[in-house]
Amino acid sequence: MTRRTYGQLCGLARALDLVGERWTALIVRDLAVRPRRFTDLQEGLPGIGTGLLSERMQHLEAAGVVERRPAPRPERGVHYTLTERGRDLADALMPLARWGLGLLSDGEPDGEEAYRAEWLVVTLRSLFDPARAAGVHDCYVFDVMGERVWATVDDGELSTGEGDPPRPPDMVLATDPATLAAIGCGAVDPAAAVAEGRATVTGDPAASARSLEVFAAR
Amino acid sequence: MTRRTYGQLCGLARALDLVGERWTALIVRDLAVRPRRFTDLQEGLPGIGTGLLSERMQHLEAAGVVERRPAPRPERGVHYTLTERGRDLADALMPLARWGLGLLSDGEPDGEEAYRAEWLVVTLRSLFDPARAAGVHDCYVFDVMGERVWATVDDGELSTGEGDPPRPPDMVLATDPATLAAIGCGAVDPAAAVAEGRATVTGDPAASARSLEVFAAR
DNA sequence: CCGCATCCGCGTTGATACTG
DNA sequence: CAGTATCAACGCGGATGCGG
Repeated sequence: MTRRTYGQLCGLARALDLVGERWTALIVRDLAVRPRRFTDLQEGLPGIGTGLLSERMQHLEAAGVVERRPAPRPERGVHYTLTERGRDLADALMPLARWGLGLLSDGEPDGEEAYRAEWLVVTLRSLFDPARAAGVHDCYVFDVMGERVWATVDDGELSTGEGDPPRPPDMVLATDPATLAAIGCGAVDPAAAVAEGRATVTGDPAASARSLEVFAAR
Repeated sequence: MTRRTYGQLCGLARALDLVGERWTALIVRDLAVRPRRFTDLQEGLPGIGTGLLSERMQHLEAAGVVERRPAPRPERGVHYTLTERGRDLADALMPLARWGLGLLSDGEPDGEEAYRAEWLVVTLRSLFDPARAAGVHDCYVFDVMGERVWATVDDGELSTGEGDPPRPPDMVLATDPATLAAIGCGAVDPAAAVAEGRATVTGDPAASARSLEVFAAR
């Protein structure tokens, strides 16, 4: 009955009271990419039970992190979206996401991990350094086995999305999930991946060099 | 037997595979303040069972986040310390700690929450903005019902600790936990708290003004 | 179908007792 | 002090069912 909390007057403990339970932070991650309906979330979170997802969404809504809205015109049902507080939370999770990239190269548990190109949106946001993007105006496209994600950088402002980029790309990087993860966490240099035939880079070489600066794995 | 993971090739999911379980992030928080022995951790985490704490420490050690060391000279036993990777993790948790401050004013669950002055060290780190600290050279002391925490700011560099400050303080703020939490999350202005008799501020008024800039609740 | 509530078996957790 | 052993209680995963 009584929801379990740490009961400590500390920002981190209080944050974890809300997002520390299983699945909750990943729900916020998925909603940070775009609004989704219940079944979209369920599909992106394999293993979560419907009852648990329902309960998590109620807590997040009660905490003012997500909002339920009727889905736009042609569709039916409900869309869950992040509130401003929810977007702040998603931003606060980015450093943790970036830290976790360093663990990805530690060795994949048992070969088969799920992959979705949309997670790349989160990765790009977590790697983006506005200070290094001053004066940069580029559009990058990442093609992961046919699924495409784009990022535009305009002077410290980052926009990301899935599918067709809003303007012609200055660089297109095509590769597989594992190689992209290795590049993202700094374990593999893109040039080396290209040399090994595990990736292809097209477009302006200067732009691809800038992309490494702007999304620095450090 | 098989440790439960999300099985997703995503930095956030991988990070949560390690620190997403109950207590783990709070263990890292406590070790970020100073090295501790097993029973220190247990005392600061009321409710955790010894078996669970033991298992968590083994996982953190296996992941290269903490190190076991024999305790220094006069003492016996073991000290747990953060490795460099562990300190990076602690840094990555600071934005989440800061976000959680905003929840503290939402209403305390049921009156009685635990409080420890050392958590203030974490709060100060999470609020610190190096960019706003350029040119600032101050020493602040926070007195929470007799327990004292200090912070020195020197041109973008923050040091924190418990007990006596390394140099004479430029400002001393004395108050109770609840009021300090309210100030930290920006819900209460320090001047207002002083006017209400819930806090006292001594020292250089200019320094106390700077402290609000440097530890901006934004 | 979509959103959700309910139920059940099992893994995880909390608390205590015990050991080197 | 630093854990291991044990067991009850709770949270989670999966299946089923029900109204819109």
